[in-house]
Order: sequence, then structure tokens, then C-alpha cells
Amino acid sequence: MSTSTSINWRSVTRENDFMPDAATVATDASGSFEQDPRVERSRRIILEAVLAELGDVGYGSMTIEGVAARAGVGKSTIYRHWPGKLELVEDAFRTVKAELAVPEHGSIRDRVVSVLEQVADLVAESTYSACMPALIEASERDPSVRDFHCRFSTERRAVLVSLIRSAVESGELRAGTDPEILVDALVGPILMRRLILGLPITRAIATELVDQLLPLASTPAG
Amino acid sequence: MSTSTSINWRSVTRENDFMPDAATVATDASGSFEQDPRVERSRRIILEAVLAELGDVGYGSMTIEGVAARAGVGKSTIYRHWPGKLELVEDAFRTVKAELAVPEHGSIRDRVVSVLEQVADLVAESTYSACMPALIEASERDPSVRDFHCRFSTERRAVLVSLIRSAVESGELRAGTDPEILVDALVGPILMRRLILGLPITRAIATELVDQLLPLASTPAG
DNA sequence: TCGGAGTGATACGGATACGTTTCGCAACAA
DNA sequence: TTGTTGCGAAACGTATCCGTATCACTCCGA
Repeated sequence: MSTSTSINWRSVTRENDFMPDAATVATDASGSFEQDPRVERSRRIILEAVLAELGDVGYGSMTIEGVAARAGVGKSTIYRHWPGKLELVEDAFRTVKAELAVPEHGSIRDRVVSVLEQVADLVAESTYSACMPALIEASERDPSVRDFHCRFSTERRAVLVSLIRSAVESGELRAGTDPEILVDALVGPILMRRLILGLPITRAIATELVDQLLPLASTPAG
Repeated sequence: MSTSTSINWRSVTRENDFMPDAATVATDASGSFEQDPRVERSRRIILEAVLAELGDVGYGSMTIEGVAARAGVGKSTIYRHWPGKLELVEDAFRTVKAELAVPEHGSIRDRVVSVLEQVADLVAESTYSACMPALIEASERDPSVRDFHCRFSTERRAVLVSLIRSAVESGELRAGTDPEILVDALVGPILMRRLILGLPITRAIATELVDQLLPLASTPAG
């Protein structure tokens, strides 16, 4: 490493232990430092291939050579920028997007249904869904993947938690409702179907969950 | 195989495509056919080692040699009885026990709390818990593991579902309650904490879940 | 006692993946 | 244009695991 002038992305983005001469690099809005567009292209292609491999063969069976072959790049291009499998997987997961849009208007029931339908769509079919088993497996083996995974999941959950919490405070939901437990009770069944029960996931499930579980203050008995 | 007189456990227990001379073998209550106690001992030791390996390194990274070393047996002893990794893992998972005892008396609230506390204990720490990520991963890669996993989980779930259903029918729980959704809402959060959120699992969580989610007919507003 | 069967150890050839190195080519910045 | 740099391809030695085969030993049932 000390004799190389190439950029190790992981070092740059996570530890800042190497910084190219500030006068010679451009810093874009997303915080990446690139001189040569070939680098960014390789990075994107490789990380996409990592996610595809993780979805196909899982964490334990994923190999650098398999990723290189899938990405259509040389093995050396991967080793040039990442120390090993672990850091590669970490970076790959960081590119996963699972954004949830919260409607600004409407009843709490309809707003929660909307968000939960997005969750159902995401879990039913997405890059994230395909990688979930591999992500759970990798989290079990490596603490830094675990940290990332937990932070990722908790941030997604926070969107729904704050929505529920504000509805409790405004009186739309029954007082005494624990927002975090309620959110887990809404989202948990969807994940269970995907990971444990092997049952299909539809948008209708989102509606059923909300109507069964949401403790509406106006109609406490359903 | 056709020249061997040894017993392939998988064949015997799953496909019945080989049956030793009935006059020379003993059939015990659990349906296993054994002449030589060495066989049963090997089987037990090996399958225990498989579960330990699965918990430690996961499905993709588990190797026959690793299992043999851990079990303290020769590799040949494993290959003598199982065709390969897949069948070995399937048999290993079949030995996992996760029984739930349902109290016969008490309020529905207390009975559900009792069962859910058992679930929490199981998910917090058990052989099953240790193997869950590997089981989820293996289910994703192989249909027969998936079938087993889904059946296993669904049978456990059925215990709680029937408990809830009978409470709905007896009027203890609010009419209109969907037993399956409610059970998933109770159990799902526990699995989420274990697999996704990385949060601790305590018995207190079982109580909180029940008191937040159980739609008691007598006190519909909690 | 005795023959048969299961056992652990060991070795094998083949395959795969590791991480490194070298090399000529093409894309890049200046 | 020119020097630099990232690139893909290939080969390298090492290590691991595959699935099979052999062997001497020991345990078992008859």
C-alpha cells in the first residue's frame, strides 16, 4: 500500500487515512474523490456484481474470482481497491437503497398503509430483498457488517416509528401505544413471511396488518 | 451404493429405497433402524458437529472436512452415510427441537405470555437460534431445505395460532381478529430483533408485546 | 471365538480460490 | 502529444476442499 498511489476507496470514505493532493482532485456533492472516470466506473460495476453474487450464492460461497468474472473485470482491479472480501461486501451493502416515502397528508391509517405497502414491495422484490439472507448471514459472522446492517434497518424503522409516535401524541392513535413495538408488529410479519415462512408477500397484506393492529383512538374496538 | 451393505440414513428415513433384511434389524419407536450402536453414535456426533459448524461459519463456508474434524471422525465416516453436504445439513436440521408448551389453564393473556416467553428464550439462545442465519441462508439456496424450514416454522406457529383462534371463538379476544396475523405480529418483532435490528431479547419483551397487541374483548381500549 | 462391519487415519488427483505479480493496452489529464 | 495511470488477462505458488480409495484396528453380534 505504501508504494502505491492508487486510491483505496474504503480508506478514503471510511478512515481518511489517505488523501490525494487536494489541488489535483475534484470533490463532488456525494463526497467521492475521483480523478479518473475509469475508477468510478469500475467501482460501480464491481459493487453491482457483488450484490448480484450475494443474492445468488450467499456470503459464504461468494468469491472474489466469481465477482470479477460476473463484473467482467480483472481480479487485480478488485484487489487494487479493496483489501478483501469483507470490505468489498461492506461497501456493496452501502450502495443498497431502501428509501421510504411518508405521505404528508391523509389519515394515520392511510399513511401507515402507504408506507407499509412500500415495505411489502421492497421485501417482495428488490436488490435489498435478494440480499437479505446473505446480509443476515454476513452480519452473524462479522461485527462491522452487523453494525452496518443494524444501523441501516434501524434508520428505516425510524421513519415509521416517528410517524406512529406523532399520531399517538396528536391523539389519532390510542394513548399508551408503544411506537416501536407497534412498528415491529407491523413490519415483523412481512419479514417473517419472507425469511421464515416462505409465504407470498402482497400489498394486501400491508392493509390487513394495519387494520388488524393499528389501535385507532376513534374506534378502539375495531 | 449397490455393492455396499451399509445403511444410508437418508435413504432409510426419507425415501425407503433401501431396507435391510427385516429379520436382522431392530426397529425402535422413533423409526430408526440400527444393528450396530457405533452407527447411531457416529450419527449423533456428526449431526451435532454439523449444527455447531453451521452456527460458527454458516452454510456456504461449512465443509465436510470441517465437520469431520470437529466431530473427531474420519471423513470417510461421513461420506459412508451421506451423499453430500446438502443431505447432511437437512438431516442435521431435522434434529433441532423447538417445542412450545401451551398452558392448559389461565387467562388468554397469561397463556400467550407464557408461550411467547418460550419463543423469546428460544430465539435469545438455543441451538435453533445459533443456526437461524445459516438456516435462512440455506433455505434461499436449496428448495428442500426451504421446504423443511417452512414446515418447521409453520408447525411451531400453528401452536400459537390455534390458541389464539380458540380464544377468538370463545369470545376472550375481540371478534374479527385474524389469528395468523396476530401471531405473526407477536412473534415477528422477536425475530426482527434477533436477525435485523441486533437488539437484545428478554422475557419482558414477550409481556410488552402481548399487552400492546392482544385485542382483549373485555378491555378493548387496553 | 470368529467373521463381518464400522471406524479413523491417510493419501490421492482434481478442482477451486486465494492473493500477488507481470505485462501490454487503452484511456486519461495536462 | 506525452507521460501517467487504471485496466484486463494471464500465470504464479499456496492452500483448501472435493469425493474416493485403502488400510489396519476395533467393536459388535452370533
